[in-house]
Amino acid sequence: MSLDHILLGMLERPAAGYDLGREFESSARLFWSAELSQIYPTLKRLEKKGHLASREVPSERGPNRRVYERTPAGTEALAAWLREEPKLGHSRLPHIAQFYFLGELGDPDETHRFLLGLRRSLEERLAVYRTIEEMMRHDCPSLEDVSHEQYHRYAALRAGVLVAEARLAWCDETLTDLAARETTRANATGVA
Amino acid sequence: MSLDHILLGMLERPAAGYDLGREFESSARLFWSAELSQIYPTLKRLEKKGHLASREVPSERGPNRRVYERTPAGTEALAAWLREEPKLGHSRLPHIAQFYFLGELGDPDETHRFLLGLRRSLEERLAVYRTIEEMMRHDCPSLEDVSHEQYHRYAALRAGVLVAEARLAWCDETLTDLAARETTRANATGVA
DNA sequence: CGTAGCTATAGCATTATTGCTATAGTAACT
DNA sequence: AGTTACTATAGCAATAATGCTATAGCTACG
Repeated sequence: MSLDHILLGMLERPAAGYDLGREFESSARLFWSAELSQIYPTLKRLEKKGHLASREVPSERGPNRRVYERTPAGTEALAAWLREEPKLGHSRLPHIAQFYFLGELGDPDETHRFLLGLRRSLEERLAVYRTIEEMMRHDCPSLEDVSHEQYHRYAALRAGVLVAEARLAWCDETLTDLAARETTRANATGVA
Repeated sequence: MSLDHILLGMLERPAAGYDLGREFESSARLFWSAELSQIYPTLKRLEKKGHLASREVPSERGPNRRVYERTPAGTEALAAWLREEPKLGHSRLPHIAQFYFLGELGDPDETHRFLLGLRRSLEERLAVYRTIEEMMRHDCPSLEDVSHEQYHRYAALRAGVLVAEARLAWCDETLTDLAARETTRANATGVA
C-alpha cells in the first residue's frame, strides 16, 4: 500500500489528482510510477478513510478541479509510515530477468547487443538526472544552505544517479568479461 | 506480463510449481518475486495458451506433483521476449519514497536513524550476495571456463552486488552531508 | 467555424499481486 | 496413536496496476 503513503506525502500542500499525476511523470519517477486511473480512485478511498478532505475549485482552464488536502489523521498516518523501518521491498527488474535467461539463447552476440542497448538507455536516464542535479545545484550554492526538505529531494536524486552509474559500470564490466570469454573461445578453436 | 516469461525461462528443465516457488525464494530473488498463489494459476494459463505442457508425477514425499515443461511454442515465446529491447521499467523503490518525504518530519535525527537502518539491511543483503558469489567462484577457477548460461547467472548476481554497493555508498554520502549540515546549523545558532 | 490539443475527471475490463485459508499425503518424532 | 513439519496443490477475496475509452471545458490556430 505504498501508493497511499506516497500520495499523502505529495499532499504536503493541497493538490488535485491531475497535479499528482504530473508529479509522477517528473520528480516522483525516481522511486514510483502511477497512472491517473489509479490515482483518482486511491484519492477517493483515502478521503473515505478520513486521511484526506477535498473541495471543488473552479479551474481557470477546463472543468472544475477536485483539490485534496491532508486531514490531521492523514498527516499522522504519513508520519507513522515515515517512521517505519526502511522498506527495501522486492525489486522487480525485468531487464535483469531478461539478462539472466539470455544465456539460454546460446548466442554471445545477442548478449552483446542487449548490453549495448541497456547501456544506451541508462546513459539517457543518467543524462536526465544529471541535468536536474545541475539545476538544483545552480539554485543553491551550498548544500548546507538548502531547507531540510530540499535536501531530501536532492539526496533522493543522488540515489538515482549513483544506482544508474553502478548499472552502467556493470554493463561495462560484463561486456569486458564477455569479450575475454570470446577471445579465449576463439583461441581454443584456433589451436584445435 | 514479465512473470509469464520468467516462468518460461525457469522451465529450461521440467519443474513443478513448488520448485519454481523455491527458485523465487533463492536465485530469482535478485530480479523478481512471486507467491505460489500467483505461480500456480499462471502455469495453468500458460498451459491453456499452449506454451507449457504438464503431466502428473507421483511424489516420493507428498501428493502428486504436476510437472510442467515448455512446448516449442513456449520456447519461441521466450526467445522472442529475450530478443526484445532491455526493459528498464518503472522502479518501485519504497525506501527512496520514504526518504523523499522524510524531510516533512523536519527532524534530522529521524533521517539519521533511517539511513542507519537502511545501511544495515543493505549490508545484510550484500553479505548474502557475496557468499553466493564466492561459492560460484569456488566452483570454477576462471570466468572464461564456465558455460554461457552459468556466466549469465554469475553476471546477474554481480549486478545485484554493484547496485547494493552503490546504495551503501549513497547512505554514507548522505550521512556525511547530513552531519555537515548539522554542524553548520550548530555554528550558526552558536554565533547568533 | 472547425478542429486539434491541453486540462481534468471518471469508468471499465483485464491482469497482477498479495495474503489468507483449505486440503491432503508423507515423514519423523514421541 | 498423536503431533508436528514438510511437500504440494487449490481457491478466494481484496487490492494494485495497466490500458483503454468517455466526457467536457477551454485555448489556439487557420
